[in-house]
Amino acid sequence: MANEKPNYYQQVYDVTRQIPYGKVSTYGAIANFLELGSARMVGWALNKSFSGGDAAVPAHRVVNRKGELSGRIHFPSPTMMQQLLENEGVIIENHTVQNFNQHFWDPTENI
DNA sequence: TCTTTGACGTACA
DNA sequence: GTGTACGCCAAAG
Repeated sequence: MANEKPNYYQQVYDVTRQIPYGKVSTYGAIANFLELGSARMVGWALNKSFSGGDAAVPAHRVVNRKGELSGRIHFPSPTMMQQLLENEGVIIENHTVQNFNQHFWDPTENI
């Protein structure tokens, strides 16, 4: 049988994939947009995306409410997330996104 | 089957 | 302004 995956996982992947280059989003914003009710679900879904690898999900563009790269520890290399963001023009300092408000991308604005 | 943890966020003291 | 506690829902042990 085909893998019956929860829809919300796919939705999280889709929303995360829609994040434009040089932009970042937050777990709370995505959770609120998908009405998951919990930002943790977004993190769980993204965590699975690494193993699942169903789609190239730019999880490095998703940060917490504080703009901190809380998920960097789940990456192959903790510095990889920062390197990717800096490569996109996002300033990272102390594992935190500078000018976060400027780089913040809201899914509701895209939809 | 039950318990604990988990890429967060908000509320209250 | 800072620190602690709780809530959300799901998955792995």
